[in-house]
Amino acid sequence: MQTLILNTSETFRFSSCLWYLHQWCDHECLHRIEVKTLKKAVRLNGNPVYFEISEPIPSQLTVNYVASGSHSATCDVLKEYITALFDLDTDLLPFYQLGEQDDLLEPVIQKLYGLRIVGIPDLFEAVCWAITGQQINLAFAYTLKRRFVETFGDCIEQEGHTYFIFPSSALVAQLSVSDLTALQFSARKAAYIIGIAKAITHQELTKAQLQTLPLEQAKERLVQWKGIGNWTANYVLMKSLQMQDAFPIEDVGLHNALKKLMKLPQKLDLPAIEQWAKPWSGWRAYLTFYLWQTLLDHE
DNA sequence: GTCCAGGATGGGC
DNA sequence: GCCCATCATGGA
Repeated sequence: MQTLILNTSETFRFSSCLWYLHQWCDHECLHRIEVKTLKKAVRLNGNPVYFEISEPIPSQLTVNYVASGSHSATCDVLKEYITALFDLDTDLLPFYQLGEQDDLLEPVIQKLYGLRIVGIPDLFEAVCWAITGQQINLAFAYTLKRRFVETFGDCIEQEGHTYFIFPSSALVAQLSVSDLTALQFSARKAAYIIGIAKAITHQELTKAQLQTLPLEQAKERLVQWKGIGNWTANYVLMKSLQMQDAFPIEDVGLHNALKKLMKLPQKLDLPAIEQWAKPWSGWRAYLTFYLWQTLLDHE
């Protein structure tokens, strides 16, 4: 077991991120939380890596990991992965300053202080998850994801627990639609996912390329692929590329959160939401992410 | 039984 | 360009 330390900024709270991860922990098949420690396995540069993240000393994220390969590069790639996972490079101060000027959001932000957009650093995983979740309720989406991961993913054993690794695009590119409809994906989603798997495997769609583009161009690039509409593109840019202004405005969860927060009899329409979110320009991904959390507490 | 879920697409007009 | 049926299942 090797160790990696990541120093975190004043506007980061590991406890808030753990709280977020805990919300869907029962449904999640790609990590486990145990005594304030996040445990997970991923594939980095083709090598399976198991890691545990905790915070024994305030503002020092401690990552213990086991890598199967003997690559010294693992440390750097893992550091990159964790940085994206908790969006560590972003300073939330400007976002919080905007929050102080909004009576509706101010208490929400106070409650969630230090929460980062918990990301899905792997582009293929992020797109698959977004497509899987289209139109269906989240509980069912998690069921589909679990079947997909347990059927086509690799796994590693650690201390008596099995940790699954999200299936590689190369493997999924070889599947047929019926392989996925057998797991109760719709035929359409199955075709979308296999199409994206081929695009990523053939490097026609890469994270590195998207990272060089500004938000609007990255979005245009993404929606060229079947199955990726405006919502999915924004969701992916938000969760996988840490683009702080990505705004999945069509999201029904966002609509419900606003309706609830504003105590409205019915949902706002898209132009109204667009207008309302204008002051948050630059931070609309965080705005969305924080609003989603207001749907989870049953108060 | 009905309606809605963290949407996208292709057809008809 | 807008409107609408379709998808595939589960939970309220």
